[in-house]
Amino acid sequence: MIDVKILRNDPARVKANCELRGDTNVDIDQLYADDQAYLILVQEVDELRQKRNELSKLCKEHPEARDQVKELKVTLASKETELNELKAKVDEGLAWLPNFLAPDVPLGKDDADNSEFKLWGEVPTFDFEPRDHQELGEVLDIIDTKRGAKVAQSGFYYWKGKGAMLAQALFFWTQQQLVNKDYTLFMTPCAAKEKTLFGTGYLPFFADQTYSLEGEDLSLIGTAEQTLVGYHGDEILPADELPYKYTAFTPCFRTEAGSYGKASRGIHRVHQFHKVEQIIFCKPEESPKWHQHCQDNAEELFQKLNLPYRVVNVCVGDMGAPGYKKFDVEGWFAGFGGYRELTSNTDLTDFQSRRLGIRYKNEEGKTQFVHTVSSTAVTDRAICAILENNQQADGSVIVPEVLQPLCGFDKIEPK
RNA sequence: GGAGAGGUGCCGGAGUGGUCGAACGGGCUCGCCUGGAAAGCGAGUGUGCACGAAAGUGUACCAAGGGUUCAAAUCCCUUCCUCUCCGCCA
Repeated sequence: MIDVKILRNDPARVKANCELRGDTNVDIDQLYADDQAYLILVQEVDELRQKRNELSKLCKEHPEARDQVKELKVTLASKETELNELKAKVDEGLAWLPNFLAPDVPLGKDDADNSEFKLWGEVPTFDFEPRDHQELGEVLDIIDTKRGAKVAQSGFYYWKGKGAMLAQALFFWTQQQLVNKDYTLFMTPCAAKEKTLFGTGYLPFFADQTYSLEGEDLSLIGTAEQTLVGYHGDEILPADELPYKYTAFTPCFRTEAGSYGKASRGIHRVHQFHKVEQIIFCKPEESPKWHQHCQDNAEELFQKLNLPYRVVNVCVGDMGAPGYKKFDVEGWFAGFGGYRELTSNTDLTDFQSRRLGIRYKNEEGKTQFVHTVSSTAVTDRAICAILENNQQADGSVIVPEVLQPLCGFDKIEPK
């Protein structure tokens, strides 16, 4: 959510931002007008209330004033109703406004327009036709999508045997790495209520992506970002403790409505995946720094795993409404023969904190919204990249060195 | 799932119809005191919104929503949540 005062003082700026985003369904002129009407009505209502309160105090000594108050209350009631309706309308509009954009966000409409600005590692070469992770998963008997579909639904899958071991090792290792960098590790609920999803910006923008539980005010989380950021909702954080650096490993549930046929081979796009997330709560002026910090962490992980990658500055059209600035790390997938998204790292500025009421007291003692940064550390996709890049002619896969001690093996062989 | 208790400010905890945004205590901030600190003393200390250059004024908020009343933290109804005990259980 953006500050309504920006809309009041500079509606043109809000309008320009929405046009740039191109994905808003809010009529800014109407919203501005509604808000102006709201301001007038607030004053009117406040004055009526004042009058009512004053008269009411007289009633003890002058019972005849009671009739006047009763009369006043009728007018007041209808104005209050009008006020509430207007407020709800304005709030609805505000809820749909996207965040502002960093000045260096590239223009463009989809991921093809993201701008690459960093390349790391050497793309592996093979003297055989490399297989993709789907095929390797079958050959090695470590990914079972068939039974995932039988037991749950198409889009769910099992990690099995050494694959499951490798996955657990990767996730645990990643958490260790972050804890060593002073992150606080969490295990969070895997469900959250609407308020939390709204507050983190997943509602209303990604409503069709969430699994909600029937008959409950609960949805399965799409990411630990929801539960980790929501953790501090309605709190005033002690300034001298910032930044808070949090991490958690959770499953992530997404309906992926409307994405069928979109690069769907293998387990690249699924209903349930697993992720280690980094979340930062910081002072507003420091969010660029912590955004970069999260970026460095993610890249360091891939370097240690020896996964070639590139980093792109995500363009306007490929960035969600809550984002201010976003970098994606795209890893090399030898079987796929190209770079595919591994992680996303977003500076959300005060978009979430304003919705959730997460503040701190600044140097002048003024309460102010913190900034949040939300950044993937690793997901299952990293395992897929490992499989594709580390494969041998016989189909076996070499486990990255850093994970070998945790796995207890250095190679996964065909069964 | 069964039985009971309760939800008030940063925390503890009063308050059962007007003088309550809220006693009292703790904490915290500032000042005095001190060589320094502790103790002690004094003052201050909620949030949103509107108006205002500011000081400030008004308004709303005592879990949420509704009702009674001229007037509600206080009475009534509904919902939610938390805690304790019992049962079941990873």
